[in-house]
Amino acid sequence: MTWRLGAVSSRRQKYGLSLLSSSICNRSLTTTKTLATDNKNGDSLDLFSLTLPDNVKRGEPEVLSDDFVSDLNDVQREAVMNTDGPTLIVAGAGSGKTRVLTCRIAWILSNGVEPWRLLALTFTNKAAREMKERIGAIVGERRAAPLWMGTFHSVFSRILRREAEALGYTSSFTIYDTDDSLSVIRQIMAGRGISPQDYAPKAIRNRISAAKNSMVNPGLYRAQVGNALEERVARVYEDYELKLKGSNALDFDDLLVKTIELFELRPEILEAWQDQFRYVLIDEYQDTNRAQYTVVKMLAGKHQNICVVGDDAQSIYRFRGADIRNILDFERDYPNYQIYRLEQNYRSTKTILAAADDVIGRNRGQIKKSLWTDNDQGEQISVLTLRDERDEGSEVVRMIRDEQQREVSLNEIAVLYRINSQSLSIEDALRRANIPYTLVGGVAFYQRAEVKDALAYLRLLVNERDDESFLRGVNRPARGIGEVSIRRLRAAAESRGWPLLQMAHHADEIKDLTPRATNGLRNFAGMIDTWRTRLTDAPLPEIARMALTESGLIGSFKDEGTPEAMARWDNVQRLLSHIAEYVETNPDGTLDQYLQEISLISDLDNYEQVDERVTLMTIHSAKGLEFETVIVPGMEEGLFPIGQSASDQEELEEERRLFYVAVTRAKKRLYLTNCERRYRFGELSYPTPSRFLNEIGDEHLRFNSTAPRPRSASSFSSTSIQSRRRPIVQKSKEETFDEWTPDPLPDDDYSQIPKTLQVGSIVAHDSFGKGRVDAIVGEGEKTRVTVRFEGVGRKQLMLKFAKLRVL
DNA sequence: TTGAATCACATTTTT
DNA sequence: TGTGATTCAA
Repeated sequence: MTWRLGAVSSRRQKYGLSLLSSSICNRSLTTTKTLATDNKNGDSLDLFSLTLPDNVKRGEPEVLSDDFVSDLNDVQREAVMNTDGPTLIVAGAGSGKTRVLTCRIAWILSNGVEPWRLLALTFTNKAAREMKERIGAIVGERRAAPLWMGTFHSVFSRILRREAEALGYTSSFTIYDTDDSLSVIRQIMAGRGISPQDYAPKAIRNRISAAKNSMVNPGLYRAQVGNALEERVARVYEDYELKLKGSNALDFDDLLVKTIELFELRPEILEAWQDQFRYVLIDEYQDTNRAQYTVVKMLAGKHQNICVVGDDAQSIYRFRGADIRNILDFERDYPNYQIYRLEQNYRSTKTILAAADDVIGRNRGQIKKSLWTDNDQGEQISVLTLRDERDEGSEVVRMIRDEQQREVSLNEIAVLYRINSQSLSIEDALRRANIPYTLVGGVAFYQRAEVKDALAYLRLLVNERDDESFLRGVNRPARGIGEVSIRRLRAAAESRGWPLLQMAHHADEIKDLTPRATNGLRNFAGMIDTWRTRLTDAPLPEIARMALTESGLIGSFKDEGTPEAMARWDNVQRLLSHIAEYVETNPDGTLDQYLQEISLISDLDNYEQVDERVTLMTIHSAKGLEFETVIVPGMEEGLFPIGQSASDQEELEEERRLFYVAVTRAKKRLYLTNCERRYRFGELSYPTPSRFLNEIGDEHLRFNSTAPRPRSASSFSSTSIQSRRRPIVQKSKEETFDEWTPDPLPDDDYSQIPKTLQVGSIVAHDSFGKGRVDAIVGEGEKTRVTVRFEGVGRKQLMLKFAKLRVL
């Protein structure tokens, strides 16, 4: 099951055709991957017909040895072999967490438990795939294959597929991604006369998503409305739910929420699944949200064999609703739980670990644990200050060259940054230096506009109620059906309670529609119908090709002839070969299955650390990975910690955990760089070095740049903060889970920041009073500062005239 | 209805 | 910067 999946980045398009082809080879969005790992046996696995896996039926001997536990350390072995009852595994970075999870599952299997009785939830599809492979290596592939293993979203979409009718959906439901739901929200707002100027659609979507993640339905939300924004959100939320239901569509959050609803609504269905899953295991538990917590609690409710693995220090998805209480409440929910603490780090040098400990020690609340390692002391961490992004890129290249001198393989080197856009300058430098790299993230293949356009047709085929896809496809390429016609069509559809596609069939019954629009709509609907009838007899790839050709989509790219259009054409072709390969590997695969699976695939899932290439990705994506050498560019206030996060304790702590994750990805060497100036919002800014640099003990750092040491770093220096630091690596293992370290750093410790003006400075103005600096743009005489004044609001001021005093 | 042109805008991280 | 919304002419 090997796939080639590549995408042509829109970003590259500006370089024109000649560069296009060469950089395609250089830049690897094309990675070898296995899609739909669990598909091989997944959907043939029918829970209610009591089919036993093949090897059990045939009485195959179990090729199992107990050897796989002998290499484990004591705690690890305990955690592997005590398989029953609620279990919490607190696993520090690099402590062999995946190994423990893998062995534990293998151990359970070796005790004679059927593989399909295990449910293991991971954070990414990739993690699930890899774990399954590793388990397969121990217990045999046949035995590993029927394991229920995947992300929350993929596992529950499979469950919902089976149980869709109970909720009033069909099993061909469409999964809306964030773009789709945003577009639905925009339409609802337009219909309700809520101006997107006054209320940002994105903000409303985020509110709705947050509500869902904490299991607040529209009714509950309505009941707790407290201000004008929430009132609008409540209205949109209500419509949104109706709209999706009517479209036979679920958004990402629904995959969890509707599963919970299903289990509440139909206890007998819940019980069937509880019976099935005798063991439930969850990886990266610190990043689960309330809905995930709830559904897991339901599923494990009967057998209570629930095992969660996590590290509170690596919780980095608070913005997505991850709730640290899930770890903390574990004890309350399962009083007779067992806890194992994996504290020996096998990954990093003593220096790196100590630096990480310095950083995370600044955070207020954490579960007590102390990582230690037998590894070498290792080298100091390099800190470099560069002039600008271009220099930063060249410096990254130089570092990589150095590493190559030391015979470090390129796939053991990663550049980890805070935001995706930072990859641009790094990519430029690497391309100039001819260093091959893999970029993970950015706009995923399936999110690309042209791919989504193509998919819209296919989605309409399987789900004729999918209005969102209808709207997307109906006038692409242009068929003379403009905004006005669409509005009339929707009005008519609404009054009859029909889906748009059905209404389009009867376009002639709509008054005041132009003949051109009527024809366009009817032709479009007719086209979809024709393709649908072929669905039963023609092979999938053929139908797809037919749809994309007859719709004129492919032709429209060809006609245009621009490099951009060529790239789009290319991507659509890739999609087609992708579908062909899917059918090859899944002979029984249907179109709706295919569509549901791809909607849950991320770019990260395609990534494999094998080719001789440097890896470029966000720190978020890097969770769970490790590299010999890690380079973190952009260590600047405003970028890392990002934006305004420094002003909010909780957000700052999340940024700090994120930095902790970055540091602990490195096995041997860590490089941190910052720039004196950087383009932000198209304007030059002069950020100060990140406070995180100052939070690492000086003894672990080496400032080997030609430029002087960053100013704020030296002004921080050793004295008071240094003396407050916790011991670098604690070895006592006596602490209990409940202990929390006190806040090690009162806020006033940051009063030592130099009294120069910078983002975050508190300033006083003669007429506006006290305020906080939000941004500094421009240079020299033209420097402008944005200040948020207490009780006055945001003001843009010319620094030259403002006479600000830094407090 | 469409496409070009202009303008205002906001910029985190992702299943 | 670069995207998305709005406006305007054809």
